[in-house]
Amino acid sequence: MGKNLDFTEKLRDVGLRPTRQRVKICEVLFNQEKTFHFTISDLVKKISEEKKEKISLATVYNTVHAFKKRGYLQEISINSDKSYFDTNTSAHHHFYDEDTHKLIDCNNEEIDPINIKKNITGKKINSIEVLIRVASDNQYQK
Amino acid sequence: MGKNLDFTEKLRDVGLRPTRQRVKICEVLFNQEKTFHFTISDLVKKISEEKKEKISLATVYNTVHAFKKRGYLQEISINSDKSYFDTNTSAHHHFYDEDTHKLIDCNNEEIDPINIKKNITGKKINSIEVLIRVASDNQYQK
DNA sequence: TCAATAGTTTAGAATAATTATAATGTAAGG
DNA sequence: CCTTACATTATAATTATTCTAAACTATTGA
Repeated sequence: MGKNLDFTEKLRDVGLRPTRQRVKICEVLFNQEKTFHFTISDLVKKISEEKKEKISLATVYNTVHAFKKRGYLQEISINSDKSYFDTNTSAHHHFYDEDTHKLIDCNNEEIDPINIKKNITGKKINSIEVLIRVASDNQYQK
Repeated sequence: MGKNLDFTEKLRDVGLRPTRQRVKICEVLFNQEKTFHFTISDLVKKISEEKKEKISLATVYNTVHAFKKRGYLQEISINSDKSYFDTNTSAHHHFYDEDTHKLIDCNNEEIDPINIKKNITGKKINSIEVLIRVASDNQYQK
């Protein structure tokens, strides 16, 4: 999904009815200057702030999963209590700040290519995710 | 924690009272031919099968977290509904089979070294985890 | 334009993993 | 042994997520 687009048409193009809720979620997710990371609760808060509207939790979950399924969102693995999503769907990796619980992109030019020599017979690789956990290096803090 | 050891002494050495439950959990986790991956419910089942005993869920959680904190278990990030743990605490990575929901080790010699050029000021790297998601490459299956 | 219908939204219930609680039990040290 | 600090336990609480079934709405074709 590109920036500043007619989400009504875009949604129809990918087989989703352009409901009021989905259009608003698109605006919040894809009409931004930069890509960003969010949890479902972040998104609910953003919708309420930017759109002064409450969309039911179930719809937010449904819509986020529909967008993920179609490749417009990426889910990021952080064994945590909640799921993180990324509006940047290009191949890249992440730093996870264990102090602030925030994600930071690690673009491909910032990491050497990942080359896996092993392969699992009968299986194809769906994705390769690198997660770099960081924390304050101040020994007196924590 | 090594194999075939006196877990009573080992536990005491790391500041944990060698209770009956902890010793049994050690035996199930560390008295094995090979390292392995497990979820909490896998472990509960294993204890009941191998030890014919029921240890309360809370104790299993507490003990697993105590061992993780002390570096005898590693937690693996798979954005999933449950947490996976690994008795192999050396630096290595994982394949995750999305069909069977099982983990497969990817040892360091099976992957080129991960070299991160970017660094986050004021933060030190705690860990680098690579997760390779695989699934059947049979287009007719799924 | 409008009615039929297939897909959506919703509140609230259900589920499931994990953590908290508070009472009971037990290892360690004198 | 007795005390006490630490552990275990059953159960309740919490939290993220999914399910359900009723109400709603976009689409389509008459």
